[in-house]
Amino acid sequence: MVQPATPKGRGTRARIMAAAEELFAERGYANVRVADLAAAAGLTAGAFYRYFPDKHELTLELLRELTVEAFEFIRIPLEADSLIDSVTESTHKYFEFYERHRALFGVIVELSQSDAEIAEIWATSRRAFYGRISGALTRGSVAERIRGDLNLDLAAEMLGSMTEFYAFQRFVLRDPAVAGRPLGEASRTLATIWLSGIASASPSAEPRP
Amino acid sequence: MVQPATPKGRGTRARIMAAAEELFAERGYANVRVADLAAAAGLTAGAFYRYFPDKHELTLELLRELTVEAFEFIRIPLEADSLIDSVTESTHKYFEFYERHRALFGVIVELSQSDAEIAEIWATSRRAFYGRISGALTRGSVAERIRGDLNLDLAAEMLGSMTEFYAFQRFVLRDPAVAGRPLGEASRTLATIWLSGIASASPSAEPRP
Amino acid sequence: MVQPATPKGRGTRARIMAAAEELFAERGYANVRVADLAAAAGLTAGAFYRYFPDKHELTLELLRELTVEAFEFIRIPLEADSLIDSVTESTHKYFEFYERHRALFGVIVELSQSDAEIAEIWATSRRAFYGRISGALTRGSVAERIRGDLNLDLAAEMLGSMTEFYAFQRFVLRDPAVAGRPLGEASRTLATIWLSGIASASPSAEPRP
Amino acid sequence: MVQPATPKGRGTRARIMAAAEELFAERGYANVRVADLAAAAGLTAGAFYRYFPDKHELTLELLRELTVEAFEFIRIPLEADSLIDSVTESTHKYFEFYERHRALFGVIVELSQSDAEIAEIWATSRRAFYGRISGALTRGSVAERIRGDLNLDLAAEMLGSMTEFYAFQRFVLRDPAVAGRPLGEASRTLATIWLSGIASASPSAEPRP
DNA sequence: GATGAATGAGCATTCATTCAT
DNA sequence: CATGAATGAATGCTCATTCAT
Repeated sequence: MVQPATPKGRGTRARIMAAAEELFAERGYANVRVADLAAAAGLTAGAFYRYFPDKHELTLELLRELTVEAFEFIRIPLEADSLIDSVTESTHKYFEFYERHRALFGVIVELSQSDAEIAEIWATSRRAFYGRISGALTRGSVAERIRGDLNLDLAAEMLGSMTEFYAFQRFVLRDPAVAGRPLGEASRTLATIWLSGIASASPSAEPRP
Repeated sequence: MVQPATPKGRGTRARIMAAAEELFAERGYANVRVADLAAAAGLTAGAFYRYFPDKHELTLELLRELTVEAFEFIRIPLEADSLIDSVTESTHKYFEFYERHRALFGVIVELSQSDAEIAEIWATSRRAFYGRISGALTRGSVAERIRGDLNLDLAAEMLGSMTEFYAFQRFVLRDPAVAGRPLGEASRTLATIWLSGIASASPSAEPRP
Repeated sequence: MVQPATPKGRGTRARIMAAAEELFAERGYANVRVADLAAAAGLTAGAFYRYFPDKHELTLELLRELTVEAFEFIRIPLEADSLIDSVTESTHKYFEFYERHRALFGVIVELSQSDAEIAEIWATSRRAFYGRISGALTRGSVAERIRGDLNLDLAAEMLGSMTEFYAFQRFVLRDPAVAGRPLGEASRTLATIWLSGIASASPSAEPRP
Repeated sequence: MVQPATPKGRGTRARIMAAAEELFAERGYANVRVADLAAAAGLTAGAFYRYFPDKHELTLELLRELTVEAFEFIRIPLEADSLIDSVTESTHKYFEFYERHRALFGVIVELSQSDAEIAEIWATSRRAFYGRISGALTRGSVAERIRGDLNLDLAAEMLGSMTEFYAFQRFVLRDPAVAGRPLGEASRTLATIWLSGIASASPSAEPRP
């Protein structure tokens, strides 16, 4: 079940993964059969097992790829001198990333309650995101502009929650009431609220007009 | 499939519903069989069908009850003169409500991607929550203390998102990194960040110390 | 499971039997549940078993009554001196009898292939009918008017078959192509064809050896 | 659920159909489970569904084949110049056909009361048979030899009824009292009675000795 | 006599997975 | 590498039947 030897085999494997992402997005994980995945990749069900030991392992494989990309994301620092722009842009990029992989985020949400392994992957990734944010808040010049009565870890969790759920609603649930707005406005509003919310009262913490 | 005629029957029906909430919380919707539900209520599988046509209908019944309670919740107004306390308390109560029914919120999240009916129930309820918040923001004395550069509907969606996902993480996923904190702190921090985040820059909008 | 003691009980039992005949006619035996029978008699399923040990026994009970009536029928002799009228009338009466109990004839047909007991009841009754006919043919003045090249038992079976299947088509299957005709025409045509068919070519020629 | 791709698959499908015909003949439709059919074809129950969506559809498939054969049958004309031989032979062939497919005729009879689709198939086929007969009676030289007081459609229905029920009794119910006779005698007697029965009184209408 | 509750066996159907070709 | 066939375990659901009240 290692990487296929021939280029053709590698192509087939990639097609299965692409088909999975597509079908999961359309119908959710539980409503996709191995036979559907295989058919969407131009195969019969039996052939699927030449590439993945089972549906669950294929899913983990997809999530592993997703995680790699997510962690690259996390490595991008938040710029202290123009925090509002930096957070806005970072949020915006995250939204785009989320949208691109909405199928997988959907799968994560669908399965985390019953699949400990997936729950763990998600938890790890969330913690990394939160850590990145709270890290930025405690470093250098930023720290002094933040109100003293807040638990920064908690504040980071709140930002993360707001971001993640807004994205879920918009890209996975595709709630039209939410999805109708320009995405840029959402990113900026989110960043604005949160940054203003954690800033100390002095005018210097105000976001730029 | 109507209401049971005898007290015994009503008790059995209630036991099935209670068992469902318990088992859904433990294992998630997909991993609970009709036979499990029946057994947890002290019955054989066949008897289940005297009370509900199938697992899905039982779930809708539970969600209907949940919705009723949620809408009572929404009717409680946010007090304009002590917004921070009012939002804190309201958030806190919502967290308690969410925890009490964490199984059902988990089911909603698990199924919304594949079950249009449940997705609709959730969307309706979310919209009502958001409307309640944005309604409070546009009324009377509150309105003038809010920064002018925000879309209030969007701001309301952000508060709702933050609240809902924080609760989901804490009560459904039971992420220990999040669940360890005093709940009161979470409620207050959430309310504080958001209210400060939407307030206009004048000192009068600042939360009380 | 004997006859109920009270008049009320006897009434209930009769109602169940009437309901069975009605429901069997509507939907066929296999599509009628014990609960349906009970409900149609104004009872719950449990109460059914106070009157009959099971659905099969109820059916046999109905068929026993039918058989009694059928045998009374068979006892009526065919009049030799006006055979055509006699056969016509007898056929007509049989058609009326069949229509009145079309539900039970339907049940007999539906179950005879898989229920040996019912098959036996039917076979016995058919034999009696055929015997009555062939008996009439071999008696006295009739015999000499019948062609000599026929097996009379076989001729009797043919008459019986024609009668029974025509009735089945018309009253059980309710084939509109068949049911549209005046019943009297059918009775007379059937009798005419058959009697002419078995008659010797001229009154004097070819008496039976 | 299309035609199987390999010879092995086609063989399996054919084996299921053969097994069905055999088991239906033995026990009747209602007493045959999908698992029985599969087992009789050397399969597990699950494999059945690769070939047919359910037992009912398999049955319709069998009946479709039967209908095709029946309609070939109907196309054979009845020869006017030796009507008695022609009808005898035709009847005889029909009996052989009926015997060969006695299982399916049994299923038709068992299900027609509760299955409208099957009832319709049967009705159509009966009408075709009757039409063939009455058609022969109204054509050319035959017409003038038939008594004027008969409704020919009705006469055709009578012949059909006699034929069908005699066959049913003999080949499906396997009534020993009926089945003991030489089949040739039955065919000839049936044809003789009916043809003599519908003939006008002139000697020319008499069947040949 | 009747009810409503509960049982338990029976059966259909789905689907991940294996395997010979 | 891929197919088509087959397995077998799960699981949902129905319904005749029993029983306490």
